[in-house]
Amino acid sequence: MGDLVETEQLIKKTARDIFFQKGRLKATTQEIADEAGVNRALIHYYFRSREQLLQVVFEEAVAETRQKIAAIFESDLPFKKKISQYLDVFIDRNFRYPYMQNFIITEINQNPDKEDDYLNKKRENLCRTIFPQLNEEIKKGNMAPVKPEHFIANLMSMCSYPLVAKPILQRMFALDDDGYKTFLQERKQVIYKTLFNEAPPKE
Amino acid sequence: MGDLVETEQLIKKTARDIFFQKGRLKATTQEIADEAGVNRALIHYYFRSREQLLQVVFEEAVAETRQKIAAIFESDLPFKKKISQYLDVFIDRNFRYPYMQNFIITEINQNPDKEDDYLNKKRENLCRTIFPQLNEEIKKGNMAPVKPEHFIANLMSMCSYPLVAKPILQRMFALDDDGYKTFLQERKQVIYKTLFNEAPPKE
DNA sequence: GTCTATAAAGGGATAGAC
DNA sequence: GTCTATCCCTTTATAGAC
Repeated sequence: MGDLVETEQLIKKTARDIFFQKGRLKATTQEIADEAGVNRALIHYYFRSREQLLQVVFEEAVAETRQKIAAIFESDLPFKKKISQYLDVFIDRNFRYPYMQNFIITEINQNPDKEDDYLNKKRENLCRTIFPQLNEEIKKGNMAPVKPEHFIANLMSMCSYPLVAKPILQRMFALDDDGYKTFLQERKQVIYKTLFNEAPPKE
Repeated sequence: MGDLVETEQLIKKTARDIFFQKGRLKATTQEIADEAGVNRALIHYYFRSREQLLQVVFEEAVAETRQKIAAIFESDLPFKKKISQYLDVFIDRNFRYPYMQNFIITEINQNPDKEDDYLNKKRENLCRTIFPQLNEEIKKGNMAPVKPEHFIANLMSMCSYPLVAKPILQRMFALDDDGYKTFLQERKQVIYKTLFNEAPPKE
């Protein structure tokens, strides 16, 4: 509208909210335009296609988190402390964008080829950083032996699944929305304890 | 075609393969008809809508597994043995229907209201069966204390996430399809060990 | 930059002939 | 029971006026 140069930003912000906060993963360009209070054609004017809008919005939302996580694992904190901080970042991010994980899973399932576009090779690099640290920790006798792949799979599973399967677990445990929030917050401690079989460090 | 009364079954079988084995979760009625070698209109003749075809196929595929799992937890085996058997059933099922979990997650995300239709209250009952057994096991000192909800969440997470996030993990760990199969099979032992902090029982 | 109008494609569902 | 033809709705994308 009258906001001059801000229309592009407005569309991005609106899309981000719709997809990652409200979880309306099938939202149409019309829906986005309506909620932003702009004309549908403007979305194509600025972003060419729905596809590319998603791409941009996703990249931007993911960039900061990725930065933080890389910093954690490249620091010289003790390994377990790193995991503890990773859990903080993860839990934190998912209160701002509760449907990010759903978005990722849904997208890669509907078109596995697109994994490239959304999650480019950064993850591999992260593995190269973490695996040696993990093996070192095992060698020092600080944790039970486990293949790095399985440790990472366990970590990511226990973080992400309760988000993508929220409707299932929420009903199974008969929790209302607030109850489920509490449940998710408790998970930081639980995951740490499950991975290392000991209570997490006090802050 | 000439197969007389078998057309309905043929359509169901084809749909089941497309969705749960091949993972083509967005398959259209046309696609299903083509692959079954029948006319598209027949799908509507037998099942009224794409929606209802899915419903039927899913229910049938899920029924047997649900039966088995209920039987396990209603038996009088030791609790840990039950979990061990649950893991067997789960892993086994997911080699027959590798995309079942993806289907569930994708469906409930695109329409959370439909959880009712697909996964009716049976799960709640299962919780009522398992929770007391779990608390008993903790009381007996056979495992570390944990809220039942988190134990179940951990179990389901570590089973399901590696399936729904296959493209992510596969690339992250640089595994080919066979490598990933092996990885999934290893998980039975890993999950048991992670949950109980001890090696699973020999068969 | 922003709007209206319209093209173009995809896919679910039904009517009616055979 | 099976097929063809058709309807109808949704949604993306663009052309062109303002």
